Amino acid sequence: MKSTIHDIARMAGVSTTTVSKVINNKGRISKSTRERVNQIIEDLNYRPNVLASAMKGKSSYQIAFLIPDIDNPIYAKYLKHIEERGQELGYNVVMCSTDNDSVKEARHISLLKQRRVDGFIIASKFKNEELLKELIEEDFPVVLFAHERLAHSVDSVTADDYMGGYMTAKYLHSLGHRKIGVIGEDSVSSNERIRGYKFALSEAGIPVDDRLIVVGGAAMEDAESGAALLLDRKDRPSAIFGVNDILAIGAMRAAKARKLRIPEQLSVIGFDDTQLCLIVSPTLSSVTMPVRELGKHVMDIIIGKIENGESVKQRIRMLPELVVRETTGPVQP
Amino acid sequence: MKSTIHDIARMAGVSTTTVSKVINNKGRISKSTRERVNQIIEDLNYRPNVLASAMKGKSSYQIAFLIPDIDNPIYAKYLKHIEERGQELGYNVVMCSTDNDSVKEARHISLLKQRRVDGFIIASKFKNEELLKELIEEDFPVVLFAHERLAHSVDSVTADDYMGGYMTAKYLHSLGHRKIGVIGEDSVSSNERIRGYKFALSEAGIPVDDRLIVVGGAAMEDAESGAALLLDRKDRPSAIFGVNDILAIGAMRAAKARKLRIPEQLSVIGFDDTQLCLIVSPTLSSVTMPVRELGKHVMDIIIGKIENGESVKQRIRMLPELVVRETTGPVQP
DNA sequence: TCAATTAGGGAAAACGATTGCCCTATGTGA
DNA sequence: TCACATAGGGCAATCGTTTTCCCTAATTGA
Repeated sequence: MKSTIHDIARMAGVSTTTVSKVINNKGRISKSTRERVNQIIEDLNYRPNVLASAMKGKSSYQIAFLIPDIDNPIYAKYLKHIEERGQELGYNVVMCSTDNDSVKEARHISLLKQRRVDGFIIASKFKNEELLKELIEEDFPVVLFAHERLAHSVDSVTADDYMGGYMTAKYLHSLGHRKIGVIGEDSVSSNERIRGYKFALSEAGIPVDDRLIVVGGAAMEDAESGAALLLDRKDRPSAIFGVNDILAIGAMRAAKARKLRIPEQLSVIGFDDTQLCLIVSPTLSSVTMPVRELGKHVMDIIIGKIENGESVKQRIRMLPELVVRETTGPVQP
Repeated sequence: MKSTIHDIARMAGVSTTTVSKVINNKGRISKSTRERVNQIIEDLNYRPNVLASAMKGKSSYQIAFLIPDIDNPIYAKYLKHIEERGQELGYNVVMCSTDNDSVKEARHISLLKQRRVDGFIIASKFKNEELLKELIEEDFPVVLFAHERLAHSVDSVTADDYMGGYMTAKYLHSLGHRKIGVIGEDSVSSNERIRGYKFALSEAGIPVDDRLIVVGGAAMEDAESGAALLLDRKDRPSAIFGVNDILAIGAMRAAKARKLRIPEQLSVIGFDDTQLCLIVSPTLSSVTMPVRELGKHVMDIIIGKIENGESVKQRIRMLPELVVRETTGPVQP
């Protein structure tokens, strides 16, 4: 049977008040009492009941992490690092899939609030703007992860998607590519990456051709059919930028189905640098984000809000880096 | 501000007892009172505070899912389906990585118990036998997922690994392969799969050659070096069975590095049927498990134990199925 | 008509911790 | 020696539910 604060108090011959004070380092307790109590706590391996203390308004040491879909391994990677940092700081992470469904988002958030989670980390593709606004207004600890909402005053931790898109396009341009297709999806990150891509092109004096940009679903198959459109055109692009690895791999499949050699006839580059990059062949060039650091930051920020009520908002944007592998090469005449 | 049971009681002109009875369908309440209370509950969108009711011994509607390492996408897949079923039944899933570290396992379990999670789902590769025994002895709801412990009287839900290994080897044998290498890892599932493989061989009258079986780490690189050992031998195997997809893909890489054509010169088959199979090329043959059903079962069992105290132990083993793709073919003379 | 049921509902004690306030020694300075 | 400060610690209320009794009025049966 789990022991309670009463057991400790009884054994130490003090009141529960005293035990509580020892545990929380509050009030005035003599050294000898403190040591005696601590000794007993240790002997009995006592830990305060989190439910009870959460009820008294203390934190529940639980943070919810909302993700749209764990099928994309980048979310598993996020989860891994966020959970890791949580563990270090004594917090548990409750993962919830929202399936890109704004009704589910609402249901989850309501349930989780009722469960007194201390805060929310919301990953990209969150749909329910209204809900987000509510959370922010009632000053509930929320941090966006891997996306930003410029219209809201809310903390966020992301890789610089715009910069990533810019770097990617610039890199492909430096290899001589002039017609660069894009496979995107419907998300803020995707849009940012594409915006960066456009800027790089116009900076290089290349007019942006919207017909080269295909925005569709998030599945590999969507990308495959999207890329097919691009590749079947007479003036097909010499390179394709997938706004994430899965989409890029979809494009690779479309290319392979057409017997196009990668990278000789078509360069392909992804984004996120998931383990998938090393698994496809040729290995996929991509853009890597410092996921571990991002995870650490987001946890530190949200815990700062929870424990110290820090209210200064911040947007952390870490720079991504290009990882050149085998799918990208100079354009062939 | 969240409303409490007192608010409801006040507004309905009844006591909190009555409200509680309405909510939990207990005691005798007149129809009119019941309806009035329910109406107010609905109007205020009231939900009982889970912490408070969990403190009174009711369930916390939280189940912990312990996994060794989310880097293998099969765990993400498990998580996805378990969480999905949990959602349907009103339970949240707390995911915890144990990193294959038995100290972490112990720390997590202690923390989670203190948090009053209702039960544990423990995924394969759990190390701390002692801890497991304790949990079982104190009758804490535990179900093993994707592995069994024959020595303990504990529920489990798994795919039939033995059968999977058997089917795999038999299939390769039917393609004419006689020297079939294995890349395994240190886990119960792996051992079972290998046992099935051995049985298939001996059934076919082929002596088991232990030098063909390499057991190493769980990373792709481990498999790559393991496979290298097999492939650099004069009498190299004509097929390699990776006990999971990652290991199989490691073997593919080793083969590619040696310019061996797959499947002409070497057949490769994996296990788990993760999305990786479709991403490598040639696409990887594998063994698929009904993950969705497994996830549903494990949740239903553990919730049955939690809510109804069901104590009959069961071991559910669902049959896996072969998925033939491009990496396996008849042996070439 | 009267005792025994029953229907409907309430009071109050938990669950395990936290905390504002209070109390009693002892120490301190003048 | 006396008034007062301080150190050390306890009482009891509280968080939001659940649950065990208990009570009252109405109904029932004979």
